[in-house]
Parts: sequence; structure tokens; C-alpha cells
Amino acid sequence: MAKVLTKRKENYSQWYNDLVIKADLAENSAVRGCMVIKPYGFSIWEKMQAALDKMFKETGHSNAYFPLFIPKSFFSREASHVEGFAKECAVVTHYRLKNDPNGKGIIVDEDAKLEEELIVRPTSETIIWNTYKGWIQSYRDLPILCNQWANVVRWEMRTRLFLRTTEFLWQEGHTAHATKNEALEETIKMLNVYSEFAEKWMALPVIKGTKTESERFAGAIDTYSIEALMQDGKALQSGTSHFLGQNFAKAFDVKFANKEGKLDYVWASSWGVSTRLMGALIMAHSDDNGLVLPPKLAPFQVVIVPIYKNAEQLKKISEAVDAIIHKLKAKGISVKYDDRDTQKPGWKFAEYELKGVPVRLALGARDLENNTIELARRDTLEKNTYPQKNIESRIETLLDDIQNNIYNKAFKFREENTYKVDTYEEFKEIINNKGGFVLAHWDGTTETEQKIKAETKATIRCILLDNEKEEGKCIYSGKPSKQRVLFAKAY
RNA sequence: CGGGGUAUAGCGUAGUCCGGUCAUCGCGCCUGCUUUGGGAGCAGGAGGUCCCAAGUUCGAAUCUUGGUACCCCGACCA
Repeated sequence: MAKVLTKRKENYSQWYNDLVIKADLAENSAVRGCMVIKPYGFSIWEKMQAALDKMFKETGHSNAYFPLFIPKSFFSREASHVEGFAKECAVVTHYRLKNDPNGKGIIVDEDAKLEEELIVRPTSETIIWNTYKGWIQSYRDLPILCNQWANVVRWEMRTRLFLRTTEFLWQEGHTAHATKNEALEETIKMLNVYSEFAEKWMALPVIKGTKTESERFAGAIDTYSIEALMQDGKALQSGTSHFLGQNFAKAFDVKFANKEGKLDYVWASSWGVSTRLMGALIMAHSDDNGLVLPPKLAPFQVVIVPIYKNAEQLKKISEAVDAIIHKLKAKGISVKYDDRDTQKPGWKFAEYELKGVPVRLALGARDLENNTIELARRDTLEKNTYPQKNIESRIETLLDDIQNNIYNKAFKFREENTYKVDTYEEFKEIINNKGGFVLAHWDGTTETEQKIKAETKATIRCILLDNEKEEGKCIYSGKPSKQRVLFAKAY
């Protein structure tokens, strides 16, 4: 028992840290706040990228790439944008090192000071809108639908693997439109792409909504987000889509001639998801034995472990396994055959459980005699022996079952941990003791929101999009409210 | 940036109060044999700038001073 995880009940955040390390997903690097994403973790991210990228392209977007560095002056163009990001920017001031004249190592060459400092992008609206100015003259140039896969840097005070790191990987879409309506439609369309990805691929139920003014993206008119509930009762913002209005067009003077020949500012959206989704994936489904991966995002969906006493036996087992692998691959199922003789079967079982491989097959001498194979599913930890014949069809069905089962489990958890409350006492009781989503009336003021946050640490995660209107009274101020909003403690 | 901690082998640790057979133990690693259907057993072995620097002392992982790094709590965190 070399690698045991802290139990979720004992210390949820320790459990998360243990899991990330022990499942070989990522580790802290020599650079404070920056992580190394290890091959196994990165291949999950690649699966996410591939699925999202396909969805972006199917909705008409193209990938492009913009610079890592942004001239400092660009940031001051949009007032609230700079205010939102100024405190967490990494700044490049010099472009050369030299040998220390005192003989100790190398130092920054003060003669190589930049005329204008460069900011390492925390997000790319400014450099992109500066670029779009050159691309747009007429309504015929619109819309522009670009996405970029990139790394960004935000100098956070406290970091956690995947959930908040100084450098992280993400995609950011930046679109330009001739009309307000079209930009708004785009914003909603991409929010829906995100929620579909979360639910269909990550098996993660999410709630769609708009952010309140205080939680809004710096520079946006409206921020939409998808919110997921983690197993410890905290919310994780898993993706955002912003309606930017004409804010950035005005800041970067991007005008176009419309059909009537009149000049107008361009309308914009931007939207993104990051490696934070890895954190959501881990925390939503995993258990005290390790990671639980949805089959659609698992680096390999099936692992096969041979159990043998000698080389001759292994050869026979491998022949039977090869036939099964062939049939699985024909069905598009990814499979890994682990016939290493450096690790023992029991070790491999524990290892692949820790890594969340959805289906494990084991085949030994006993099975050779009976033409059987042992099948274990990760989500329920059930284990059974079946005939080898048609095992590929059984697995094909099973993978769908697992995908659905973990979604349903997460959905049920969210349902059981979502509360409607009408008094502040009840609200505090749930937020402090149970956690989860709380639907409550709010008077719509930032002041009330801040007071609730200060007293309970709970914030308004979003104002639900598909929420029925309901008259009520704000739980804090008692003032009238038209609908409930979603509160939770958040990551 | 405030408050509190920690730094000993690849990882996790004991020892620090009270200076001297004190560098401990577990995991991991290497070799051999036996094993292999849930993280194997036995035997042997390798691995150390006790964070760095200066000081006190016959003698420092241990005491003093200064530095550095990291962790936790808070503040901050579209």
C-alpha cells in the first residue's frame, strides 16, 4: 500500500492535492505557483482540447495566434479592464542578461531596459482588439470569429494545482460583430457550447447564468458562466462567456461602415475555459480510491492486465489479449495492454484505479482454460467474469453506462445539495454547516451582496438563465426581489 | 502585505527544549532467491552540504545572529 490518499471526509483539500500528485496528473514546479502537467494529466487535457476545438469549428470559429507580450500602454485603454488585471500582471522590463562584473553568476543588464514595458498576457482582449482595428473597415469584414489556444499568466497570491495557478493553459475566443444582437447571440451560443461540453464530455452538470456586477469580467457589459458543484459543497466557475458591448472597440477605435454607409463601433464577445476544468473533473467524480474519469475523456478507456507465472504462459495470454484488443480498436475503444513484468498484477490494479481508467480487464491461466475474462468497472468498483466472446460489445455498452452513471451521480449530488431558503438564518445554517447551492432572494444591490459575502463567505455564483420569475423578499435586506439567485461558497 | 509555522537521503519523518555512539524509522531505489487472480516475502546493498552564511564552543542538526526558500491562516483572487 504505497500510495494511499487522504480520505475526502478527513480533509477534502488534502485529498485533492494527494490525488493530483498520486494519479500522476501534475506537480509543483521549481517556479512558485507554476505547475508541471505530467503526461497522463496532459493527455486528459488534450482530450478536452480536441472535443472543444471540434465544437468551436462546428460553430464557425477558426484558430489563430496572438503574441504572449502586450505593450503596457494597451492596458490603460479600457479603464475597468486595467483595474481588474493590474494587480496580477507579470511585467517584462529588460531583454538581456550579462555576466556579473563581481564574478557571481549573471545579472540583468541595465543597459537593456525596454522603452515600453511588456505585459505577459493575463488575457488577450487588448492585443486582439488592437489587431482587429486593422482587419475591419466594413460590415463585409464581419463577423470575425477567432479562437486561440494559449497560456496566460496571472500573478495570484495563493495557488492550487489546476484550480488556480500563476501560469495556466486555456482557450480564448474573441469575436467581432456588426450588431449588438449578433454579439449577444454569440455570447449565449458559446455559453451553450461550454455547458454541452461539460455535461456530455465531462459528465458534469452545470448551471448557466449571468454574473452580478461585482463578479463581472473587467471590461464586460455582461458575464455569463457555467457553475458546477464540487463534492465538498463548494462551487467552481467552470467557464465564462462575456458580452463586451462596444467597450473594446471604443478603447481601440475599431469602427466599421454599415450598410447605410454610417460608421459604428464593432460589437464584441470573448469566452474561455482553462486547465481549471481539470480541477472540476477531478473534484466532481473521484473517490477515496482515486480518480474516476468519464470514458469520453480517459486517455485510455480500457486497460488489460495479464496474470501469468512464466514467459510461456504470458505468450498464450498475450495471444488471447491481442484478439480482444483488435476487436476493441475496431469499435473505436482505446485500450492499453500492460504486460510489464516489472510490476505485479495487484500493483497494477491499484495503480489504474488511482488513475481512473474506466474499465479494467484481467486475463490469467484460469481464464485461458475457460475462455473467460475478468472485467472491473472503475465507477462502481464492481468486478465480474464474462466469456471472452463478444466482450467488446459488452464493453462498448458499458462505457456508455459509465459515462451516464457518473453524470447521474453528480446530478443527484447537486440536486440533494441545492436548497431553497427564505430566511437569512436558514441561509447561514446551510452555508456554514452543509455547503452546497442555495437559491435565495436578493435585492439586486452590490451592497447587500458584499455584506453577505463578508458575513458568510458565500457569493452570488450567478443569476440563473432559465429561472422562473418569483416575487419574494431579499433574505438580507427584506426588500422586494423578482427572482432567486444562486449562492455558494466558491473556489 | 499582516499573523503563525517549517527546512534532516528521491519522498515522508525522529532527534533540536537539555551541544558529546546521533544522524532514526517508513516508503521508494539496487542485487539475489522465492513469488505473481488486489499495492509480495526473505536476505543483502546504495544513497546525507542535517537550507545558506557568520558566530559561540574542545566539540553544533541541536545554541546565537543574519539571510533564503517553502507551507498554513487572513487580505487579494474576470
